[in-house]
Amino acid sequence: MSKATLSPATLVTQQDSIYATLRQWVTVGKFVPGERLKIRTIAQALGTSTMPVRAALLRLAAEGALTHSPNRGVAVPRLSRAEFDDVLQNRLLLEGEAAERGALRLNADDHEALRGYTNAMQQALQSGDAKTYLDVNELFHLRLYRAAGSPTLLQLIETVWLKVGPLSNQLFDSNDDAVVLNDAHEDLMAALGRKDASAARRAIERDLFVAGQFLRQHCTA
Amino acid sequence: MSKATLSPATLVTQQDSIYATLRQWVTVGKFVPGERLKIRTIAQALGTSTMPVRAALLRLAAEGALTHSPNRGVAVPRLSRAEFDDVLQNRLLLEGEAAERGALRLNADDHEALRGYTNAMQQALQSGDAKTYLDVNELFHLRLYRAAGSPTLLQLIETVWLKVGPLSNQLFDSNDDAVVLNDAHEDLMAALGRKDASAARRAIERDLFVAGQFLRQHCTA
DNA sequence: ACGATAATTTTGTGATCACATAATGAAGTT
DNA sequence: AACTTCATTATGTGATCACAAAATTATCGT
Repeated sequence: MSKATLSPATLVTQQDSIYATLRQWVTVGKFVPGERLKIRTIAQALGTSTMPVRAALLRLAAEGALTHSPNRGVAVPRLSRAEFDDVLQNRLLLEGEAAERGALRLNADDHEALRGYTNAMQQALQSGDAKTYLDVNELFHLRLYRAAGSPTLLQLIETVWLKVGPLSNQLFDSNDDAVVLNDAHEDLMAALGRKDASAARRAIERDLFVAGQFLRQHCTA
Repeated sequence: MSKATLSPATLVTQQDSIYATLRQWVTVGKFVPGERLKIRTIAQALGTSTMPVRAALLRLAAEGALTHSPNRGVAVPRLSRAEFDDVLQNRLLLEGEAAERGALRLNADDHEALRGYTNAMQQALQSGDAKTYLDVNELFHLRLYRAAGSPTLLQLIETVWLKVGPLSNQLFDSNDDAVVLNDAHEDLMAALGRKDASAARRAIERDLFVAGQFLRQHCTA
């Protein structure tokens, strides 16, 4: 879980760098739900052998980002509305907890970084730059949750993130009703400023919930 | 995550059955913490090629049951006391939630099964059969948590279980102070009987906490 | 005799091939 | 024309080999 997201350094082994690439491709929505990822095709596209691609795909599947069927390879899972609600419910549980713990442990550097992220998100929203908004949004949440000081909790959150990753990046494809999203962030920043842990939890829960209402429409089944 | 624990049916592909075997070996404590699992050795022990063993090991590592270092293979992680406490804290969060949700959704069959499990555990404790006690204990918790009706939550719980699996099976190695463990189960059964969700949560939390005090001693670092 | 350094062995990783199974398309029947 | 059946292709899986890096052992110098 850690290697790809943490280290910007050179990934020594091929299967690691391919894993990072594929993970990016999956979360960014390069593949449509239901599409199966063929080993030879990807290997050819990356100019490598099939071996490291096999390892990377198996790893993604083991982490829950892809589904693996015997003798049928791996594919991008298509979330039903029920499955999405289930994931969302657990995101509320995990990320709410992380926000509550993180609110109490934020230091000055963290506050500064979070403030910078919110400004960048505001700016990205006004210029309609969806991709950077989503990227910075992820950085924002990651910074807050990391401050909670629980590596296990962080791993669990990343696990559920992978499940809704492909959907999240469809948020800005259709319409631009995303301006309301940032309201919860303002509340959250205010709560963090006065170290109000339970208010931070509620703000995160509201943020995830309202964003979920938009994402929910994009579920396939 | 699901395949190995759910289907007792024949595992079609070799890497799946080898995965199931290795997972069993790891959780049962066949390997000591820090020991590295060599591909060729395991392949020879199982009478197969290295290929499916590689896949199985990578999967275990991706799920967090083993640690993977580039060019150094996979090894059984050695939990420090701080890491163990972190995992335990998140087990309290996840399993407490699962118990609370499960308490409200248990049907008659579930109640009967849980009662049967508790009897089997009592019996196993008196006869000093540690292995069956642990096995039935896992079945008990699994049945309760599955009743919560959240596949995602169940997957997250199994993720954290894998981290403490090797330790749990050392519980009965040293001393026989394990008789106290079943007290919380009695409270839990009573709470489930009257559909008291919050009491069920507290009982589970107490169960995990007291068991954690014993497990904690076996941490390496 | 101890520590650093170099040679050797071990082991993970990547590449290629062979095979089994599933997906695809064609042909034949009702 | 729609459905079944069969042949063909495509694709995942398992096996083997070649290479690179690490762990281990041996050797040398002090």
